[in-house]
Amino acid sequence: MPQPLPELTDHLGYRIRQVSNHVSHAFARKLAARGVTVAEWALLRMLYGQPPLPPSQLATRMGMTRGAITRLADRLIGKGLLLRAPSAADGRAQTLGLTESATAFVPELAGLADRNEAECFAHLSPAERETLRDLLERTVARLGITGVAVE
Amino acid sequence: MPQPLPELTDHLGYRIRQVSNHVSHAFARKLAARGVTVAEWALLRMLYGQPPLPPSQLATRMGMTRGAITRLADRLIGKGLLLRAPSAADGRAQTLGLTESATAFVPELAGLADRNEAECFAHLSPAERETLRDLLERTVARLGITGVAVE
DNA sequence: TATTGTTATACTCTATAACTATA
DNA sequence: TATAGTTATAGAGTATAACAATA
Repeated sequence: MPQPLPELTDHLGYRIRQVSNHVSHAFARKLAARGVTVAEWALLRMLYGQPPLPPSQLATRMGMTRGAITRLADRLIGKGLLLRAPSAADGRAQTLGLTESATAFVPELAGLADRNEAECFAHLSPAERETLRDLLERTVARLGITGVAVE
Repeated sequence: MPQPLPELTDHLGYRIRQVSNHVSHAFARKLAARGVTVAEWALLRMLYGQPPLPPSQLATRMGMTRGAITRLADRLIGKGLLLRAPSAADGRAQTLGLTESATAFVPELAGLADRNEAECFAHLSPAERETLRDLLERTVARLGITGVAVE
């Protein structure tokens, strides 16, 4: 007969994934109603209030490959939310910047993020939310996590 | 000029996703060295020490569609880790069960899960890990989260 | 020669829906 | 007619690598 094993639910990694998936999917559904994916939101948010950035920098900051940024940018350009322009300084480089309509759109999407956050963590007290934040941020720092975590 | 917005990092949902993605990817890399994906691991673990189950039940327990279970099962059968057999009771139904080699393999994979857990959360004290577990499990319960969270 | 951006390919997951066989 | 399982299609993400243009 097989040896007994620890349950999946014994692992913090499993519990974190359960919560993360639920929160992300709830947010993805809200964004989808506005025709946007989570990755698209992350890129739009990153460019909000910023000068246009080259794909290579966006790839680094978001923890994605340049190829993935190109495809993401293509979709957002198709939606009229992003502009691609050649760099003046470097003939190889391009820059990606928000359109006017995207600049007006991002705060609306930010409101969806706030609402999702409130809905998902309303059952925790302010002190508990701060405890959770502290534990997570220390983990982010200790594991050297960078990037926007889009999946 | 654009209005200021809350930072992405202000949201617990964002921090949880950062940690979850890191932990899951670290685990996925360990599993990949054994030729297995996280979804495949979850299905193997679910069937370990259990009688064979029909795809419909696995879909419900894992929070996946039946179509996804079929494709997952096809891959695992191809790897010699799963057996598909017609149900004796219902002519429409199939059952999926582990092969002998899978039964020997799952504890090895469980060891990878334990090691990943230890590596990712070693910086937290036992009391802190229990606090984190408690906050996460209350969130799972409150949000009505079910399923294995494979993505 | 190295870097930037784009493109191509393959893979894993998602979701919806069509389809076959059986209850 | 409803259910079980399979299959097909399209979408969104991953990764690697090839490629053209420029530094």
